[in-house]
Amino acid sequence: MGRPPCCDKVGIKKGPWTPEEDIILVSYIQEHGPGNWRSVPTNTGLSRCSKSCRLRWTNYLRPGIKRGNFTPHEEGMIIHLQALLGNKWAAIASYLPQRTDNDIKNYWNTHLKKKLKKFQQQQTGSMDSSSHQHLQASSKSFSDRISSSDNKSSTQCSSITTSYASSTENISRLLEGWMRTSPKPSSSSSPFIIKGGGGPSSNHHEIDEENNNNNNDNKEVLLVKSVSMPALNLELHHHQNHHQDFESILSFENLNTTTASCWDKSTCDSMPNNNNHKCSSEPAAATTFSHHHHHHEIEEEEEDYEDQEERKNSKSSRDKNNNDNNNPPLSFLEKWLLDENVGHGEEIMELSPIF
DNA sequence: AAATGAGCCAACCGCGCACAG
DNA sequence: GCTGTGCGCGGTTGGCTCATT
Repeated sequence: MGRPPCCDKVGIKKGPWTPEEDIILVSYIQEHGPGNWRSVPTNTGLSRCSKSCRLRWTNYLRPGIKRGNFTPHEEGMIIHLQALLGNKWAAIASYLPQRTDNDIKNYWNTHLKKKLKKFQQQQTGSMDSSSHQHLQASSKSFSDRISSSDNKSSTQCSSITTSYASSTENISRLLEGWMRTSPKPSSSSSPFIIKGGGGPSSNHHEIDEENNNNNNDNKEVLLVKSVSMPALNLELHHHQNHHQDFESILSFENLNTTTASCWDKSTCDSMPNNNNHKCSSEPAAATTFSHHHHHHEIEEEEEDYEDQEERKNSKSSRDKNNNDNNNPPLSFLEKWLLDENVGHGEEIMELSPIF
């Protein structure tokens, strides 16, 4: 009652996001924190529906998102968790803090489902493939193989240290790509002034690809000046500065108290080990969780999904469990995580080598 | 070089739940 | 208690890229 409709569907822009839109959104969230998505399009002037803004933020722009190849550990976890939880991508994503549910879902649908199927076909001839237990067994076996192959490859790949692909980098890459590929700055209506840059490109693949291969110093100066967003007034001089500047944009220190509290709520809710008790306003906290806590949550999730009724009460039980310091008994998944992925939690949070 | 198909992924759609009024 | 809205989630799709013919 009294609330305006979510989006009027009139004049709502669809399709890929442009770097301008990304920057507007990021700068807005930097100022106000995520959440209250309803007001985001209005306050930013973005011709996007609130849902689209939220999705863009959670799936692409929010800090802590790792993009690119999935590590064998991640694969193994996804396979296990999928077998355990089913297509509960959000739940699965909660164990892979740097991955979004959308990413995991896509990866499952495009890679793992096929791999698993193939593996199952190889493994079983007569067994009933529809059996859930068999599926679990196959998944376990399959991820075992992945894990062991990772053990081999991890040493091999250990030198290939993957950088922490935060959204900061995503955006700076975006901008960089934009600068390099775009023909001209857009019209004066654009809140940005781009020197030596080009037009917007929404092709993130291309940008990422380009920038991954691009170590040349970009001498061009990107002056991003926000008209509607006074907080965003950046002068990006070159590659490295992009990162620094965006780090600064996105840094939690830059969030005011209100923002930080919003962040805590919204980000922590959407963040993996989302645990209000553990959530801190520091980014490091978002990417650090204790083994104990991790185990706790896994156990908890298992319980939740074994008992269908628990779903509705999962939130309250989560809170309850989070306050409970008793160690739960090791579950199947938990054991796997402990036994086969020693330091798994840390590894997830750290920068896993891309295989 | 052009055509075609497959793979991939960002984004959209629709549903359900929680909550405010 | 009812209704409408915000938000989160899972399924699906549009469109781009790349490989193959």
